[in-house]
Amino acid sequence: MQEKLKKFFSSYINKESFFLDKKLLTHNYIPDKILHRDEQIMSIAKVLAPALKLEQPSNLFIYGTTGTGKSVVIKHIFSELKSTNTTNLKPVYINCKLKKTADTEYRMLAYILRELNFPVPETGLPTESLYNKLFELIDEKEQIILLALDELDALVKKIGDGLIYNLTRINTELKNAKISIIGISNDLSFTDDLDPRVRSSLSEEEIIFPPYNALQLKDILQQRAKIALKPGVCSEGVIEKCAAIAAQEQGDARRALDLLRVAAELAERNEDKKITEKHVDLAEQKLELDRVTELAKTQPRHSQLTLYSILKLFEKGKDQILTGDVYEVYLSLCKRNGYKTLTQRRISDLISELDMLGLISTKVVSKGRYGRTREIRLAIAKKSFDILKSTFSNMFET
DNA sequence: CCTCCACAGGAAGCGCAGGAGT
DNA sequence: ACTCCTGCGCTTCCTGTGGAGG
Repeated sequence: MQEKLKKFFSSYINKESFFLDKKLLTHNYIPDKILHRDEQIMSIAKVLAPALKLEQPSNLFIYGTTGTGKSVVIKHIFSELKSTNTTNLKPVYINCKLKKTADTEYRMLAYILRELNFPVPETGLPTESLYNKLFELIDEKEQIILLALDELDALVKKIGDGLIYNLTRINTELKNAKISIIGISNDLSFTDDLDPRVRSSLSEEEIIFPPYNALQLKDILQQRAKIALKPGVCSEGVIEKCAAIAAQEQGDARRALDLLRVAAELAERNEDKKITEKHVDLAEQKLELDRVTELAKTQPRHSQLTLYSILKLFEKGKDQILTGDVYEVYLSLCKRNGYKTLTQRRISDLISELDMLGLISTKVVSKGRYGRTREIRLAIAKKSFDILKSTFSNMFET
């Protein structure tokens, strides 16, 4: 047995990897050349260019679905700006969706302050004082702050538009410095919820990122594959297939890269000679599975119990699962496992959270005489369902 | 046409943890 | 040590509502 293990490890080390540099196939990597986004890059550059002369650029609103290159383009432009002028121009990029980082007003301000080299505690201070601090800090000298708020829709959905409103108001009071806000969103409809004043000031300029089509995705993949994979390891049609799948799903480049990377990993692990279309299929399954299990595992306990309740009901073959049913199962599940039960109101919120995570899909329906409730359906593949269910049944008494 | 179910989902507020100022 | 502030998870109480059955 140990001999076998030794052999395995040594062959593993000596085995030729498919990758030259795996990092280049992740979405954290920002390529030097961004394909098929010239138009958008130039438009943004035109809007932001006045900053180089210390004139305040217009606020900018960028819209496009996931994986259309919004973040990459902004990061790219920011790093270019940083290399041209560092003293009076301060680009700050914030992803509002990062939990525990920038998902509340306080944390957002704290994050901005930290970016400006002014550390603040995670909690404890009145939010008001953070505004004052920010104001002082920025107005110290003549400068332009470029504030890119990625996934802005998530933030607004959670805490409203007060923060943006305050930021734009600060602007009018600043003497030396100016703030320009670049809002990035993958949901256009969210501007409906904004205060009209906020909306109009935020979208002084608007730029739309259209989804990539299959051909463009293919270009992007080829560009990356060239530097990330060894030549000749991809079979005919692999890149095309990744591109086609991703193109079907809203032209998401991130997805395309994930597919290719995981397909390569699977092929390598399986000691196959080449990456084939079959590996892409497997990669698609694996990505879904990983996403779902990771999501489910990191949920707080009562969310897990709620999800498990839904899984159990689903397994029983119920065609329509309602909030009340879920709550009943949840109660008995809690009882058997010795957990304190939460109220139905709370469970209702947990259900909509699970919905937002994309694990289930819910629809509010009216059943006339029999009330108004949510109809819950699972939004995961069969295989993920099985694995989730067995994970949970190991965690909890059933 | 009216009723009334079974919830949705808003509002307020509570208790806790955790940091700052004093 | 004490007070004041925050976010967060949660409860309590509440008003709102689409449509089947009367």
